[in-house]
Amino acid sequence: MSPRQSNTREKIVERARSLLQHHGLDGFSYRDISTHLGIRNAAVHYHFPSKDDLGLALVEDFASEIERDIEHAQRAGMPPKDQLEVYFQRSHGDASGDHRICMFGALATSYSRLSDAMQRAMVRLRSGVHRWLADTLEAGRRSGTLRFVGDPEAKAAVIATAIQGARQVNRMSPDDIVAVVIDQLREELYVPTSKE
Amino acid sequence: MSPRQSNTREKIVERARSLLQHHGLDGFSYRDISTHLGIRNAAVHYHFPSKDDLGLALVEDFASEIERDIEHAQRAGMPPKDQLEVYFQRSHGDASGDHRICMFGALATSYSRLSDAMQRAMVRLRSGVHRWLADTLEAGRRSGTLRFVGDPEAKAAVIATAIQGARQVNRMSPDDIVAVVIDQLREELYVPTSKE
DNA sequence: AGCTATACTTACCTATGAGTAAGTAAAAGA
DNA sequence: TCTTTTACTTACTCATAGGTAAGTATAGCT
Repeated sequence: MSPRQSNTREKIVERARSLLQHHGLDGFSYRDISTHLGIRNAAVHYHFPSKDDLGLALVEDFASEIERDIEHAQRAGMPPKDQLEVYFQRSHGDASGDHRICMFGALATSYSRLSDAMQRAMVRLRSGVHRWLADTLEAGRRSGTLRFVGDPEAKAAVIATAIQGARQVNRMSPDDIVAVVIDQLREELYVPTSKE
Repeated sequence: MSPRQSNTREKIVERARSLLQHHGLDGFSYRDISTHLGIRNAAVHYHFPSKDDLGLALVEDFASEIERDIEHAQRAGMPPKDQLEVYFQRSHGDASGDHRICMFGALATSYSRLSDAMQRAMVRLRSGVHRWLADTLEAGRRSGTLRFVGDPEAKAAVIATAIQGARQVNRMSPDDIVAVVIDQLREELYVPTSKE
C-alpha cells in the first residue's frame, strides 16, 4: 500500500536469518521468504538481487549486532565474568528457545562456495568474537574472577567452538546439550566466591 | 567392464561422504557423484534410489566405522588416555588434512528435514559416541590418568562439541583451530607424569 | 501539474535437481 | 544352452531454484 513506510527489507532479513539458522543457506529459497511475507518472489530480488547479496547482508547484519553488543559491554565497564554471562545466556537463549544454530555452524558447509566478500565477512566476524573472548578471559584471570590453564586464545577457542557445536547437536538430543555445556564451562571457569 | 567386480557402490559412498563432509547434504547432487566416477546419473539412483537412501547409507556407514573402532579399542583393553588420543588424532587428521567437517556438523542444518530413519540413526550415533566418551573420561579419572571437575557426561559434551565446532570453523581461520582446541583439551585433561 | 524514484507485481526464462522407465550387455545359475 | 539377475545406460519427466524484463501504483520533489 504505502511503499515508503513498509519495512519489507527488514522483514526479509529477519525471515531469511531465521531460515538460515534453521536450514542453512542451501536449505531455503526466495520462495520460503516471499510466501511467508505475503509478497512476490521478485520483491525479494528487488531488495537483494542475488542470493549472495542476501547472504552478505545477513552476515553483516549479524556482525554489526554482535559488534555493537561487545562495544556496549566494554564501554559500560562490565566485569569480565558478567560479559561472559551475557555471551552464555544469549547463546543458550537462541539455541534452546528457537532451536537456532550458530551462524558459523549454519554457514560452515556452504563456506567454500561463498563469495569472497562473504568469506571475508565471516573470517572478520569470527576473529573479532575470538579476540573479545580471549581478552575477556585474560582480564578475568588477572583480576581473579576466572580461572583456567594455558593460553587465553586457546581457551577462547575451546569455549567458542564448544558452544557452537552444542548449538548444532542440540536438536539431535533429548536433553539440552547447550545448557549442559555452558554449565560445565561455568564450573570450570568461575572462581568460587570466598565462602563456599 | 565386468559388473560383478566393480565396486561402484563403495565408490559412490566414498565420494558422497566426502561431498557431504565438505558441502553438506544440500550442497551436492547426484551429478557431482556420477561425473566424478565417470558413470551416469541413473547408475547412482540404481544403488541409492532416493537421496534419503544415500544419506542413510552414509550415516550408517560412518556409524559402523565408529562403533567398530570403539569396540576394538575397548576389547584391546586400551587405557582411557590412549583411547582419547585415538579420538583426538582421528579428528585432527580428518579436519586438517582433508578439511572435512564432522558428520554431525555437516548434517545439522538439514536435520529437521531428514527422514525419521536418518534422524534416529544420527541420535543413536551421537548418544553412542557420547556414552563412550563419558565412560572413558570417568575410567581415566578413577585410574588417575585424567583429571577434570564435574560430571563425566558434561565434560564429554564439552569435548565432543568443541571438536565438532572446531572442525567447522577451521576453514574460516588462518590457523589450525582444531589443533589449538585439542591441545588445550589435552593440557586441561592430562595429569602430568610423576616427574615434571 | 508533471516528473522521477521507490517499491513493488506479473510474466517470464533457463538451469539444475531428484527421480523414473525402458533398454542392454555381461555374468551366474539351472 | 537358455534364463535370470546384476549393473548399468539412454532418454526422458517434473518440480523448483535463482534470476530477469517490463509494467504499475504511490510518494516525494520541482
